[in-house]
Amino acid sequence: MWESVENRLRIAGLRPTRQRVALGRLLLDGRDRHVTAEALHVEAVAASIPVSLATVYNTLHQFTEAGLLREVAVNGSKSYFDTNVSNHHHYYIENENRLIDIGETSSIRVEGLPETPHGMEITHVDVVVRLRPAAGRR
Amino acid sequence: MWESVENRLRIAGLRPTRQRVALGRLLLDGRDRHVTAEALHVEAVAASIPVSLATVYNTLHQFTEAGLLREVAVNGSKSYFDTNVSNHHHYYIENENRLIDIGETSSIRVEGLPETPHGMEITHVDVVVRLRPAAGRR
DNA sequence: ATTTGTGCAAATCGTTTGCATCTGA
DNA sequence: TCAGATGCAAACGATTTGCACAAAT
Repeated sequence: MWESVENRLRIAGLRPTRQRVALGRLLLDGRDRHVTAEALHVEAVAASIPVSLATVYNTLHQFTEAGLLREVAVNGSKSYFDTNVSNHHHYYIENENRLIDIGETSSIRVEGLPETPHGMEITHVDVVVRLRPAAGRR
Repeated sequence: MWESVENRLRIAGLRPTRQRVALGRLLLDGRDRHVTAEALHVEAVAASIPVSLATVYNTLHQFTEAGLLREVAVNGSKSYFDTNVSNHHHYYIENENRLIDIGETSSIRVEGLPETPHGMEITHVDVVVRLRPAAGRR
């Protein structure tokens, strides 16, 4: 049923090198995750995958271009990469800089989109629901 | 009908200094704009308002905290400040890094939001419709 | 053998900060 | 007067890049 990581990379036009395969095994196992380059690098090194931060960045972008990941922008500083490539939206926990999927199963949807402007097409509609601890606690 | 920029700053608890007033005049004239710190700095200098980039950053953040501006995160790198503080959403033109308001008049709305998690409250729901030139052109 | 990927360190980009100097109330 | 604001340059964090070396086809 499932292609090996090697084959998925090949199909995506990426040579299955050691580090790509290793990172792919961490990311493309079907779990829904949101990683930063930094965090993935730490994780890889901890898993005895010798890889440089620069290569992690390269790999994340290559995977994203290949449609294996999706990049999510929530705050001006760091970038998050989402292993869930299907249509879904996010909660963003402001005080802890954390991103959570709003499952596809949720009935969330955007209604009443106006006409798309002149010669443009929609690549994606991002919905981010920003959350903070309720009331008292701040 | 309209408060002067000076008074709006005073009301917001900000001392109406030269540069705040000058930047306020550029930003708070009722036009809907999306500026980056860099762009605003260039604009200010061009308008013979001697102000440093650091002060532009400070001012943008102070205005944002005071509710005079809203910060919009669309891509991992730079921050945009929106002079339209009311409830509305955005188009983001990917290939030219440009942000456009989807007017409040549009019937856009988000339906079927799931229960907000445990002890959290929504600060804001951001909708970004990402656009690129249609079909052929790329 | 040739092409493509990788690691490292240096470079870049946007943004923030420390601190001496100014300025508005 | 003097708390608060500003300017500058240096510091910073995240990301990118240049180039010599290594690995995949």
